[in-house]
Amino acid sequence: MTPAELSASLLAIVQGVAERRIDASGAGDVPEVTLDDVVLERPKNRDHGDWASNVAMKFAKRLGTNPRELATDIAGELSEVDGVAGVDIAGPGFINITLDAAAAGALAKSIVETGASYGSGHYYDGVTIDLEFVSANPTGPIHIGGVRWAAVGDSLARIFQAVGGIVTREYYFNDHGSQIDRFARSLLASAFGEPAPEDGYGGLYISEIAARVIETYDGDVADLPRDEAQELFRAVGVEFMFGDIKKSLHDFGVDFDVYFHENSLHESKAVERAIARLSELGHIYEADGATWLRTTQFGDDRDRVIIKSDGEAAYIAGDIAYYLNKRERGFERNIIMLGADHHGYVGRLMAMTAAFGDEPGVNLEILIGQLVNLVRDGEPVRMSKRNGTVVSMEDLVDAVGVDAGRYALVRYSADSMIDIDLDLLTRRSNDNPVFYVQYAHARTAAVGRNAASAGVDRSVFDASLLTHPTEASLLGALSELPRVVQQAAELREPHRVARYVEEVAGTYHRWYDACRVTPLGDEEVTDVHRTRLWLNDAAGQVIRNGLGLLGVSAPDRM
RNA sequence: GCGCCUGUAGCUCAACGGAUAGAGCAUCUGACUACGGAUCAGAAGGUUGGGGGUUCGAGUCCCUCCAGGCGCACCA
Repeated sequence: MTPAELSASLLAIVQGVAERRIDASGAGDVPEVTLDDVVLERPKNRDHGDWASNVAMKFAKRLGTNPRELATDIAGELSEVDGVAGVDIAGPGFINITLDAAAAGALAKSIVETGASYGSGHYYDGVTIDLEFVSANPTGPIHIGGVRWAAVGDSLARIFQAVGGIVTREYYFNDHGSQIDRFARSLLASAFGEPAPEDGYGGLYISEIAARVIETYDGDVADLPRDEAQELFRAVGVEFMFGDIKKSLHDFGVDFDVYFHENSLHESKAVERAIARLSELGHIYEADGATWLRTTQFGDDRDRVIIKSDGEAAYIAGDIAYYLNKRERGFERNIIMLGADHHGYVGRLMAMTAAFGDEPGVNLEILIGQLVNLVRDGEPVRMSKRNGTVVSMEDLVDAVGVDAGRYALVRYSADSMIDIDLDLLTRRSNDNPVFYVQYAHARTAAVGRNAASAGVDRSVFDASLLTHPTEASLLGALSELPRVVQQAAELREPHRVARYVEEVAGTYHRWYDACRVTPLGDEEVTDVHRTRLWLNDAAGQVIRNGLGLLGVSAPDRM
């Protein structure tokens, strides 16, 4: 008896009860009851049974009765369903359902047999999704702020894939505007031993990259005219920066399918074409020597310049062309993850989407995440690329490793600011719950090894033997993975998976404490041991699958 | 001034509109001749920033006020 089967039974019963009540009273139409209305919840308090439904409270009014009376009708039929051990009505009209041990326990075998795909679903079956994240300018290493999007975005991509989405991870390189010029001039200055330009970048990485550029050049850079030298540093230096960024992302477990260069939009005339398209649609006008997009027509608080009066494209021109390019590549959903310091763009980008005749929020969706504060000794640390006081992705990984780093970043709602205290991290303290979860997984593996050497195998599975309270609660927790994954996908909230996996780990530890898989001393190996091994392996599978969605490893030993 | 996010236990944070608001850390008390103690059992800790409203039911939705963060360019 899976939760889905139980829901289906409940749905049929509620529909029947509703029809009979309407027939009897002869008044009104039978309300439509859907699967969404009979979603089962797992009660926080286990005394309330294995599953609970609030359906009676939802429909009592429409059926001209009160919740408890309606619940009584439903409960009567529900208790006849195979595998249901008991049905209670509680509080204002909750229907609490207890399954018999065999029906609840069957899940353990099912999880083991489903394996790595347990938890996946069909919410986005076949939907093409472009997920753009990080997209840090290639003028320096990815700093700690960008790392949050690397962790959250990659997890979200994995979650979308788990529910059937066809996901492209995309990184937008802003390699067109004046920041790149500043970067090139900074490299040049460093190479010639000059101080960093007033509006440029400093820091060790600049001189390192400058040195690498010089190495690649066949000759003496000092002999080049200054503009040619700057172009050399621009072209080659940016390539090195790209390479470094890709490598540190890869080392963090994040690999993009597409690295898109803003420059290509300008070189390929995509920008002109996008503007022409908007012009055909009647949303472009000229004023004060500039070209404008009438975004106010679509809810923006002011119109936006897309070609400046000096003839240069404004930044948003690239965004417009880029969006059109993604649509032409066939993505139904385009999601962009941005830091809170960019949330002011949401209005204009949504207006742009509408101007193309698309649906904001569907064809284009922008996820805003709050910023990461770097803290040292409780004091905020100000980072500046200019001064080179940047804490990078590598610094984080060096301090805590990929698993702990990713987990710490993905465990919190993106809506909340997080502080990262480097001193705390470098102390490698155990307050990161990732170790708790990983330890639980390692423990399932250890139990498996011990079982093998004790002669316990999975040759027998008798779910009715899983009668201990901790087994009911572990089974209940394990049953939730598919729901949690779908919810994480719907709400774009990977942190739900992290919290869930912590709950499973805790439930597993408590079960381990109470129930042995291998016999003690001279005891015989029984079917209880064999059946528990299934449950143990199911728990390991669930933790492994959950951590996998977060890009965190599930070690067999620690 | 306008907009977005946040405000929950001492600290860091959870909570599909559901039942007695939960975890971890920190504090206190217990459990190893028991599959790994990176564990488990228990105690203590709350006017969910304040005030209204919506409904069977509000930390969650609406209004308002307060506090903090971030943003309001022909910069990128």
